[in-house]
Amino acid sequence: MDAAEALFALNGSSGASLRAITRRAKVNLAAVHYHFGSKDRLLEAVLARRLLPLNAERIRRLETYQKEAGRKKVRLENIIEAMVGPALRLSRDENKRGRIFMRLLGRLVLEPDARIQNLLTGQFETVLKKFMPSLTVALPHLSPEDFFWRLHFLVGSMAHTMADSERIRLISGGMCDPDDTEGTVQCLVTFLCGGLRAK
Amino acid sequence: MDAAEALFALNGSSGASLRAITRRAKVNLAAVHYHFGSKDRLLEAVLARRLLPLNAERIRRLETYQKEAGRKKVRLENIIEAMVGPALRLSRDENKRGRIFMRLLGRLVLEPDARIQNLLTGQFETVLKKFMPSLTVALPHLSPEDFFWRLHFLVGSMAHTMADSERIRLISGGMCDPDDTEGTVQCLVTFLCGGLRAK
DNA sequence: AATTAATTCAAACGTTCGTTTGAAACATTC
DNA sequence: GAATGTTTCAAACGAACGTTTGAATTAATT
Repeated sequence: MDAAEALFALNGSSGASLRAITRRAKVNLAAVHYHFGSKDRLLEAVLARRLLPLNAERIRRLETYQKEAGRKKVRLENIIEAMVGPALRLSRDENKRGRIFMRLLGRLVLEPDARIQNLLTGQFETVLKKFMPSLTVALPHLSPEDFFWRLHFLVGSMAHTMADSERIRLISGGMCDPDDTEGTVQCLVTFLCGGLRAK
Repeated sequence: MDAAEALFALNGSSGASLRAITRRAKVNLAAVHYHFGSKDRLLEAVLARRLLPLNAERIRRLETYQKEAGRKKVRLENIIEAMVGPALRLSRDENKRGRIFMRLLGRLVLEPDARIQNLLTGQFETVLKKFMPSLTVALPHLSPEDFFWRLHFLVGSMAHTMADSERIRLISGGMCDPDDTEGTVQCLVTFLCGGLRAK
């Protein structure tokens, strides 16, 4: 699964061949079909392995902030941190695994395959449902329409930051360091809260 | 090229076969190699066809705003509109061509192929060079590091909004209409300016 | 009208693809 | 330790891939 994750991320789901994956994993070609059934199901397994814990962590973190706040409204900064923090930390974990996974995720968002789309949308909606109440309270000035649009923009910034960690280094002329995870989280949360609060 | 654009966008550069492309275009399989030389060069041609005019339009628009402002600083809203407006309008043009192209662009951002990366980064840097002076004047409170990070987040929101126009409809339960181009531009510019100005 | 150049076409090239197969190797159970 | 169940392996399957070829067709030039 590590090999599959890496090659799917690098070359896309159609660009990565089972032969390349099994060669990298040092296992037999037929092993994929024995353990997973098909190439598609291997991809699904790779996704589920990281996506389920990630979203659980997001929700756990939000609930912590909600408990802290008691009856008062949760600070927008905290809500957003619960949303993007775990994902960004995963995308920058010590062994490059998380980074690779996020790149894969970024690719799959635009994949037309219905199975994948349902998996991704379903996962996101689960998270969103938990975040909605706190978010609407924190952003009372937004119409429902604007609310969803800004959420959409948020997802874009977040996904782009997680999926592509080296471009920023290039564009900034080495000034920005994507490996400074907490700095990046801070910077992203500030930007997103500013955008969400804008009138 | 229309057929290639559509199938590259839908299935990725490795997922779209020349056989499928030529079948859709109702031309012979060998025509691609006769006119373009290879599959890669076809992709490059598809990109250049829309990217060059798009970036020219961005710069033209910025220069208009700069002339309007005279010696005064250009409003941030105008700078951002010049950056994202032309792209978003292309991504929502009457015939679905632009939408398709943007989806392709979204896919290629994460493609590892060096030729493609250089093409995209080069194009973006050309645009950025023109925008930098006005942007730094409009955002004097940002350190160079923060400046580039926020630019990075901006690109993410923009790319996501252009590449994936139907997800927002789904997530918002039909409340948001991605076909309302000018409304979307307005909404995106407000969000981005809020994020860029945040302290 | 004859000649030359440009384009289209069907067929084939050698690779690589996802998947299947059946025997070999290993692990577990009685 | 024989029997059973599980996992690995090399080999092959047909299909689809990007690319090449050379003849047929069309267009342009003389």
